[in-house]
Amino acid sequence: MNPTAKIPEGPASAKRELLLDTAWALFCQNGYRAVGIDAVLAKAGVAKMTLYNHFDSKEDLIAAAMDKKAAEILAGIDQTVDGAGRSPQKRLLAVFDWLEAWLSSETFTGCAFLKAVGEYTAGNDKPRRAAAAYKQALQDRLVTLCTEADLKSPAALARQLMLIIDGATIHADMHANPAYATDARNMAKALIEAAAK
Amino acid sequence: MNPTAKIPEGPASAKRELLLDTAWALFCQNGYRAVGIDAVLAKAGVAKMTLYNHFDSKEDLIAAAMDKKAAEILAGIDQTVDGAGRSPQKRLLAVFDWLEAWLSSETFTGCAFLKAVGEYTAGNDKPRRAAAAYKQALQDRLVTLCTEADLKSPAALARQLMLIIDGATIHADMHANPAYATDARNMAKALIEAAAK
DNA sequence: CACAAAATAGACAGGTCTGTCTATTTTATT
DNA sequence: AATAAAATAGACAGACCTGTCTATTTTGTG
Repeated sequence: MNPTAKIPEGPASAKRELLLDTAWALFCQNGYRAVGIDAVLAKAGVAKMTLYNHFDSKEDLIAAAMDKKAAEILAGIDQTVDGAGRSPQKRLLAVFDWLEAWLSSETFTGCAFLKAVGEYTAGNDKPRRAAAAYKQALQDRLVTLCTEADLKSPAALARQLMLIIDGATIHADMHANPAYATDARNMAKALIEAAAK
Repeated sequence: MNPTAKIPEGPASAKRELLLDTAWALFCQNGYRAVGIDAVLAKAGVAKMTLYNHFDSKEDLIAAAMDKKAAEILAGIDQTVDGAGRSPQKRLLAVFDWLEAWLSSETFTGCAFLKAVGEYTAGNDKPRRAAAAYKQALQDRLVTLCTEADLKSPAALARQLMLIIDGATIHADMHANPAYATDARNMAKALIEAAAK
């Protein structure tokens, strides 16, 4: 009845969220094509028609799960940054604290966004676009942090930091070794120092 | 009859090589699980039993194709490095010439080794191990080049350069933009200068 | 309670996948 | 030309996949 909430609970029903979270967990562990719809449904304890009432297709489910997690992850990064105080440089480096914590976590299985880029290659597929959007959003935050830290060429520096972050992420996964986060942080520090005005 | 060649042409038959090259091309374009054996056979014009006489399974074919391409790619890198003259720093930076040429090539579709890491996650699968072996071989070359250039902490620097290379590779693929090679080279230059004794 | 929306189980179609088998033909070597 | 090895076409099994359909039950709300 409330005109400001035409969609009472909208697309955010409990089952829908459960499917999104369950699917994400399985996709992270095993990849997208390797995980069938039935595996998601079995783990979530949800009927198939419920899934197809909420999503048009598997690719839609994948993209929706990516979008949801992207928002959550970005919120977590923002929180880490905000918890790092007011020093702009510390705030920027806090992103690498977040990275280290992630790569070191027991449940780390690589970056599902990067995996989506590898599995969906046609160029226009939804999962690929969702991945690019998330990475771009993170890069935008880095640009802001670099600007606030009064560093030279904030846009170029942010791009470089992204390369470092994703390089470390993929190597930590490939070699099952979280220590790459340290390399990433050291490189970031060096680049930031070199970019100080 | 020649006792030095017990296996006349050994595992390297023409059909086998054709399958390896055809499979690699398709896997690069579309990913591993997305490409069926039948697609490889159709494109190669080879019968299914020929494939299964040469390889135990699809995963075996994948790993063999990766190993073959790894050797070819590493040979190409070595050649680029050798063509860069005698200056140790130039030889090291030649790796980034190779990277730029690759990311800029028309046929670039990302790194199939990194994609294998994303698609085969159990930890002990052959494709994943083949990918790690290739990346390690490249890293070993970087260690040698860093050492020859008399740089500080050659092992750590080589790891960092690997992060940059793979980060740039994945971003060039994700955003369909080869310009990330320039970022990679700039970072490498800065790191190398900072590591000069 | 009554009614509408959401979710359920389970069968089903149509397609794809890997890997095997057989009977035949091509290729290469002696 | 004879013989052995390699490759062929094509059917086949058995499994898995996405997505649809139906009839029933649960859930939530006025």
